[in-house]
Amino acid sequence: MSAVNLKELAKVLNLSISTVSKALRDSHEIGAITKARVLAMAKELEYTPNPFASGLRRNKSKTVAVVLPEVANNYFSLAINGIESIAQEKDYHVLIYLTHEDYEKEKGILKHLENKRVDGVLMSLTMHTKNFDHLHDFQQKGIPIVFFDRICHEIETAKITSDDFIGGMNATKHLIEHGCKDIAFLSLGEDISIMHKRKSGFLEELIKNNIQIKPHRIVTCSNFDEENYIKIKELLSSKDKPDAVFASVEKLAITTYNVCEELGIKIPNDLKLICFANLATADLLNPSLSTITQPAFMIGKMAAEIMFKYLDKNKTYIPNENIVIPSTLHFRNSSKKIS
Amino acid sequence: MSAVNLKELAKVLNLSISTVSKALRDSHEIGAITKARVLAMAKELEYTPNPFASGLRRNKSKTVAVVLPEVANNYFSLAINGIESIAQEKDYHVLIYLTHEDYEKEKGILKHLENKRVDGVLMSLTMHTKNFDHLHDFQQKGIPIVFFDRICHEIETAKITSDDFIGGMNATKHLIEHGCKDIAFLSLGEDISIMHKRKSGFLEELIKNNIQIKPHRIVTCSNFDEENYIKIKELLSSKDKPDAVFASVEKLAITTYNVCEELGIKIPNDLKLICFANLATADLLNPSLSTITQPAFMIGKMAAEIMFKYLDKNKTYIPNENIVIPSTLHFRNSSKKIS
DNA sequence: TATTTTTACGAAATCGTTTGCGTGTTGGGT
DNA sequence: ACCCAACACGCAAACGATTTCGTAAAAATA
Repeated sequence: MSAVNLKELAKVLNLSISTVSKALRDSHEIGAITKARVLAMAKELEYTPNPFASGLRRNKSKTVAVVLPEVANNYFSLAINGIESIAQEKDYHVLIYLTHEDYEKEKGILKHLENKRVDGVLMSLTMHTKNFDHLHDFQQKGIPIVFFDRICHEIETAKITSDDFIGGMNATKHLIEHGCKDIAFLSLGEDISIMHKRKSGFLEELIKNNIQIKPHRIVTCSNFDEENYIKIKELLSSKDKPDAVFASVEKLAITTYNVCEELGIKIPNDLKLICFANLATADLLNPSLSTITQPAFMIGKMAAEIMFKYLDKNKTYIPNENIVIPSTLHFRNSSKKIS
Repeated sequence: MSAVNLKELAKVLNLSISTVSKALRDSHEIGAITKARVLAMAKELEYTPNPFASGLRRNKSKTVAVVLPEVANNYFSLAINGIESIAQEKDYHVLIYLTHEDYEKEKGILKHLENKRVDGVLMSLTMHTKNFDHLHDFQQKGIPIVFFDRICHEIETAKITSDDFIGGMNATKHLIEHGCKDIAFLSLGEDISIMHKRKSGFLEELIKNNIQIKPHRIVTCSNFDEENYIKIKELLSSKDKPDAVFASVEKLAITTYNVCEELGIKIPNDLKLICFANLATADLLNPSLSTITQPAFMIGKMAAEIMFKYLDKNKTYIPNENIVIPSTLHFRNSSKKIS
């Protein structure tokens, strides 16, 4: 029923608590024979240290928090997967907190985590996070943060992203090569770092190809599908509609599909479509969706690896570092040249 | 830098530690004026109790673990979402552990959790879990478990599922009504409870319609996509191929799409397809996929609500209870009658 | 042999909170 | 004036593990 603790273990072994504790932590103060006895008995009685007691004493939790906007999203799911795989290997525990793109919730979650419940935080910001005081404050408490995907340049630490600028360029280049001359860019919010990069890549490539930049082709979407639907419908209903859409996140591509369905717009004949996405079903869509795919699992994994590298060294300060992992372009039918 | 603790708070207020502690916990032993003073100062100094200290003392963690096969799966993602929403509301923390359908890993994770790190466990079993000793042992330690989806009948506790039997019947009935006479069922493993239910529903409906049951139409798939691909290809390559496929989980439907693509089988003309799934893109697939959709978010939410209901009452024993939430049939093109 | 060093272990403080119990103070009842 | 509650608060012992320090005994050195 009740878990065996050091005291009982010590009594059974006829040793003191401190000796048993040291033996289990392989201290040099303890003789080899004693150590062996202790280890054997600990295994037999299935002793496991009480995490609260050692957490309290050592001020370590062997736990990290993952704070992100949502989980029902292929990118973040895969990232969690990557994080969890490393955590399990390193014997760390993973707490998960969802912000649902709510800035206030993000602040609240960090406040909750300030009391040393976790050794570190891996996070991806809300689309509305433009003030970073809560992040600064959090770092001041001595708990390291590592950012992935939705990073924050203003905070000094490690940041893992994919090559959003290059990805934005490549996607745009791809569309131009397939005959598009008037491309709309669907952005998500104004404030996310990766959005700036993707958009910059998009614009850069337009300039490189001497294509005029029309400001109204940049459509800023939100977290609400219905709103986005209306905006995209407006975009595509016009006489003067674009000949391609570059969606910056996968749900905007899905909404675009739905709008096209309603308006009777044929992809890729009437409109080409490309998107940053990690959809397992990109191949099977009608038509199949061209994507720039980020190595989400790897990004999560790297974020976790960096975090644990510093935690294992008892370093609470993680120096600034920008790690960029290449994304891959998957050319499918949604951006196919009309034959 | 360092978090303020009770001792400092007490010193500033010129009170004893115990008075401050009791005031914060709203004990009746403390006067109203003192309580107000303490609360105010606590807020000002941003005091938050050390979770390890109180965890150690009270033997509670305000934390639950979610143990499940994978996260990159729409059903489980949505379930996590539901669980997290309730947890955040109730001020609980959520640890996440992935088994990757590995039975040994499932055992190991539970062993790790036995030392009171969590107050309860919400779990969905591995597809290979047929021995339940580890679950029994875990319950013996006094930590409650609530199962969802991949439940375990052998353990007394609350279990939340959707109406898999009815869902299996409805899907089958739907296919039969659309002219199918030779339906193949793609199962996932042999041991999962929900698979039995879905398969039973399938068989029951066949019997009801006087359709002969052919054992080789039940194809048992695994966790490996390549293996499944081969099995399904074999199934559909035969001269004597079925006229419909009922996939029990969404990834098997995706594989079926891929096989059909390779073999040049047209859905729904040559083969009808229906599937238990929570795909956001079911509408957009080519052809759109008919699904039985489970209220995954709600299932996660209910599992969490039940767990917290008992935890809040300090009950470590959760009586047996089977909660079944209805699923919904979404009729789309993959099972359309050929006109 | 006397002295120092090393080895192997134990006693006790500590981490921050919670809580049972003791105690001084007040107010009401007779 | 006396007694007894009720009230408001402090003391100190937990919770279980870690760690500093102290000290026997054994080993090494002089």
